[in-house]
Amino acid sequence: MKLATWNVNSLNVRLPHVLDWLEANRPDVLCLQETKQEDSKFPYGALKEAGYNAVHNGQKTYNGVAILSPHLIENAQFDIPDYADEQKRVIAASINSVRIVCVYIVNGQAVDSEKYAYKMRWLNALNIWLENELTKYPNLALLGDYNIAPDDRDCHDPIAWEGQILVSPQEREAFQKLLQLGLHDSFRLFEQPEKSFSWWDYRMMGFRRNLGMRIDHILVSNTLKDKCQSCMIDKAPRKLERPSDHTPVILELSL
DNA sequence: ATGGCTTATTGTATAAGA
Repeated sequence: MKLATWNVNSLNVRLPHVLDWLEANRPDVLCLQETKQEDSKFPYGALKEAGYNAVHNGQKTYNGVAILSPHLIENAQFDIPDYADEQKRVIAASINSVRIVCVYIVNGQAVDSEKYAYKMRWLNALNIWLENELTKYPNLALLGDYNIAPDDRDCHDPIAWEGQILVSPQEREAFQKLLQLGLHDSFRLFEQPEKSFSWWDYRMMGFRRNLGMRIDHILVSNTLKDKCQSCMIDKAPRKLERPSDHTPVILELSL
């Protein structure tokens, strides 16, 4: 079973890339973030023609998450229950007896901003919810754009970035608290190239100079950990014309 | 010397992303 996540930075713009990528990679699950469209604009038809079912939790202009699969998508859940949030950042569903949780975690803008405070509150709500979800669904994978680089090696210049969003101690602590629920960073279960990143700034030739961050992750529960076969970042879509600033992460499971 | 992008909006500048 092949699971993947990709922040597409507008599905309206990136649909051709997504369709090409689905055809080339045929994942069993693709989680999307930043669809940036209302559900009425979501391309269910084009995806269906490509052999993919989809569930979408979207809104105009910002945020928006989706789960795509050629298999039956069951028991879809929208948003974090009991956490009031206008922003569409969560969708979850069961596919082939794996609970798929797709998240677009808050960016946070700057550590002294209200958006950062919202990010920390949001991460706390996610943690509380997932603790309960893991008891309900032991086979669980948490895929998405976390907007957290968990370790210095996940940042191209940890000294320049020290204390800033994506790498601040509080954010990294929140990431560790997710691991403490019994989740595992599938990417780090395997030998990886140095300076592996999943996002590069559009500016300053970030991609060409590999000035990136690893902020897109696939965490897996204890029961799925032993089933992990490989995890890799696919840089190919970042090289296309008009790319998303993020690129897909792919996990292969023996399921 | 460097090098300042991309998206959406009822827009022709601004906000947000990371």
